[in-house]
Amino acid sequence: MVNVRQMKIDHDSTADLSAQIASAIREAIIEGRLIVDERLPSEAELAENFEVSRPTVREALKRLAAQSLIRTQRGATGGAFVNRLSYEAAQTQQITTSTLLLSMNAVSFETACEARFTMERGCARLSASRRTPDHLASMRAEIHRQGQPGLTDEAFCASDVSFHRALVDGAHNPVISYQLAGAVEAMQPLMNMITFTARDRARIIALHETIADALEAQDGDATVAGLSALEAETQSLAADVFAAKAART
Amino acid sequence: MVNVRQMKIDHDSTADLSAQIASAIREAIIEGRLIVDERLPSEAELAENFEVSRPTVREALKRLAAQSLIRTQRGATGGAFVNRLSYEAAQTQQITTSTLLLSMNAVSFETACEARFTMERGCARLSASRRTPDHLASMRAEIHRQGQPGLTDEAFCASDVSFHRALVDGAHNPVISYQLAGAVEAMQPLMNMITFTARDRARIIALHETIADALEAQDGDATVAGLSALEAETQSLAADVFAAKAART
DNA sequence: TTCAGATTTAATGTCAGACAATTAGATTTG
DNA sequence: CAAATCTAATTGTCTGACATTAAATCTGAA
Repeated sequence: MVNVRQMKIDHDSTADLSAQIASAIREAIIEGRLIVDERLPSEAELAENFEVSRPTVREALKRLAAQSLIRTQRGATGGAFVNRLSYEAAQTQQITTSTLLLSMNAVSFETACEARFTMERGCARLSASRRTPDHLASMRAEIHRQGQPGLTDEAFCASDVSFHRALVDGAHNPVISYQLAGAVEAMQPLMNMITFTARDRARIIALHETIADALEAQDGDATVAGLSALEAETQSLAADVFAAKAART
Repeated sequence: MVNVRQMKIDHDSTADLSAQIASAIREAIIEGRLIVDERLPSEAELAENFEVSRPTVREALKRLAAQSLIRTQRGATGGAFVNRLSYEAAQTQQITTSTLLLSMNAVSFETACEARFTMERGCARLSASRRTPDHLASMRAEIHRQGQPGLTDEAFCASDVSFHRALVDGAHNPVISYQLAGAVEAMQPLMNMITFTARDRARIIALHETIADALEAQDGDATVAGLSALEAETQSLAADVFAAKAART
């Protein structure tokens, strides 16, 4: 077992020393040479081992902390510890990454929407067979909220996201929930660009009800069909909005 | 538009100053107040604006760099620039996160496998209708490789991953490819725990051929069926291996 | 003896100032 | 005019110091 104290870096490389150190420790964590909750040597020791100064070591550790790979504690028994990557932290990161990916790469609404519904349909059958009354209740509650007058477009979209997350969580597979969180949440900024008329909302709510009914009846095919209809509705709605915007300019 | 120069942090908070600064800039990027390729103020200016020292600013910038949110350049016209998050960088991060999530949280093979095949089935129909001869060729090539004698288990698994990625890429939706990369790649360490007998490999290769044939025929239903059969095969194989291991101890 | 409080100690967090390395652009020179 | 040189701006790194935190240890009185 290679100890972290035996890791070395290349001082002649043009790459940042802190980046090299971070990579070395990251690899050790990924490969399991450093296990969860294990304490890394102190910053001073790391500095000595890698033959760099403490600030350089600190920059490396901050890089790792930004990826939730380590956590630090102050005080006498403090230090840097290998972090157990929680589903929550992983989801947060995934959502951030997905959101940025979509916003920075001019991903079309069409492409993002297709991706989201494609993956959601994948877990629809699982969700249909496993959903609990709790999930159904969450979905019904969101549907109800969506029908309330005076709801802003943004709140409507947020509720839409909650609805879909409940559907995904119904599959009772945390890995699926984690993977789809990014796909579902990252759509929100794109959805927020759409103005929903009362009639648009009514149609969407009706489709949500169809989907909830299908899940309640544990009918996988109907759930998939409902999602497909919702995708078609969303796509045509977005197409209209973007066409109108293009015409105005 | 709020300039980065007007952002402030709370010096009395117990939280790390560098973490606060990183969050403030991160928010600005996510909300679009800082656009792609925009140059941040120099470290010295940031230090002055946030009323902290340069090392503290640097730690904050390294945190952002670790998330691929910024890149830095040295030299006269250098500095920190908002990074366009590429699909490639996003995928790399997603794979790292997914892999760690699975390995650190004792996610069962069953759960991870189910998640992967569930999402893969989701994009099977798209892939069936859109796959190009290139994708088919890649898949056939991997199938051929898998049949070669003397192949290590690890190489067999790696080829399996390539096969599935080709299938996913066939959907011609970069967002789907990005999302599924994590699910597919993160399975590899788990798959590597399995020893494949010649007979196991033959069965898997046969299923891969079934799937490739279905894609070639652009038959979505058959593709989904093939994936389901492969999932069942994989799950039973893993169950046997783990049962044998449990019995041995 | 036991427990509350003070002290010690070992860490991380932050700062100041300096120098090295790099790079674009301005200046000089052949 | 082009090549070489210089200059300035900026990040990368180092040194050494002090502040802050929190666990462990010591101390003294009930």
